Amino acid sequence: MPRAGLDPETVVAAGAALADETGFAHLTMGSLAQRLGVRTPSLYKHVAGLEDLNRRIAALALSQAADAVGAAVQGYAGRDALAAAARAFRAFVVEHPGRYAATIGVEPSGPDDPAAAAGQRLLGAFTAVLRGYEIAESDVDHALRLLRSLCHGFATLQAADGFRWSADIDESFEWLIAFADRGLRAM
Amino acid sequence: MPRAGLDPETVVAAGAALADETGFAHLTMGSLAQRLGVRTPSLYKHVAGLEDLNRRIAALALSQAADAVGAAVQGYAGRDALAAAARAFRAFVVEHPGRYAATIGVEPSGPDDPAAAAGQRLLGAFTAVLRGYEIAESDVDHALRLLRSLCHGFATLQAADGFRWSADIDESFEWLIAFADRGLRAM
DNA sequence: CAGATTTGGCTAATGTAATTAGCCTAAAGC
DNA sequence: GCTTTAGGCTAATTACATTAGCCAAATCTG
Repeated sequence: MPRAGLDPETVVAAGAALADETGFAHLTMGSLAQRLGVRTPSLYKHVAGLEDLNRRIAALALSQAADAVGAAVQGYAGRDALAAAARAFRAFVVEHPGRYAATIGVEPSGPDDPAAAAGQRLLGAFTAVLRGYEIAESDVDHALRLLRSLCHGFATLQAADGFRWSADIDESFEWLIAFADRGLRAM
Repeated sequence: MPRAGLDPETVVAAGAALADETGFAHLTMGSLAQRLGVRTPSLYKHVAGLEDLNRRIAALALSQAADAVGAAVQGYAGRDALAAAARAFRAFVVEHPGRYAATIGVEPSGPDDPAAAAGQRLLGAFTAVLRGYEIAESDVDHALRLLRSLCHGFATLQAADGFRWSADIDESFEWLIAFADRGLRAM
């Protein structure tokens, strides 16, 4: 039997891709093994189990989201940075709904959890956006939570098809960006 | 063997309670049957299966959330109404994390889906809040989506323990309410 | 290069949970 | 009381996750 040449990175990447295609809820060890041309138990040589796989996919997603937001923000400040960050984040979630879903509900296992570190990086990208606004030191945490809630809420509701009524979604999102910008400016 | 006297409402209510206590992910047909003092297959006389149970729990949660928000808003307008609605919504999610989690990811099966109707009622409660602000007709949908994203995002992030860093969460939430009020007022 | 070791596949077996089939009796209606 | 229906039950099937233990391919070492 020839080796398939798998390693944890390959397995996690394939799992993330499969989750994006078929939905996070439908990601099983069996379906992932099949996609990789391997029998189910073989996956356990690379990940500790389904929960470990989920955690790793979440870490990958957060890391990629942080990269996307960080890159989008480069060279911008103030409203432009905010808009770029928000759009990049939403685009990421819309393009990778499965892996983003994996990030909901993961609680970091320990202080050295890669998912937690990736989450911090994502947070850092948003913190950079806030530097373009005149926000009191004591308000930065609140503003960060606000931005995160806003982006997360909109993205997940859209991903879950939670917006079913009239008006155009893209327009709503631009409206949301304008709203946040106005609010942050008027501190 | 004496009858247990179950009906769909009892089963769904017990399921919602169990989800709140042990987490939505741990809700199984088996654990629910045990709590009701009945064997697993008996539940199928009242609900069509796990997916149907989830959908019904989601409908219950949305309906209760709509009641809570609607009641909280009574007699208030403007900022007071906004604060009351937001606090009531968050309180509901914090007190009933399991059943609220059931609402994430349910897609309405048809036009007569009770979950969709309950969702509309919840939306209506927030729409009432917006009437206290001077918002152009064309912006109401956008503002509604904003409020929903904000509340949903904050509540789910908190429920998932997504806020792990410094500053006080209640304070952040009040800050968020003030932010939204300011933004809506300045239309 | 031969032999030893580690690595990454595999089959087989176990445990848990959802679901279906089919039985059997308590409750409700006549 | 007799019939019907509704709501329990046991038993069986299926789908997954997971573990145990085998075996060959890579890799390392002398």
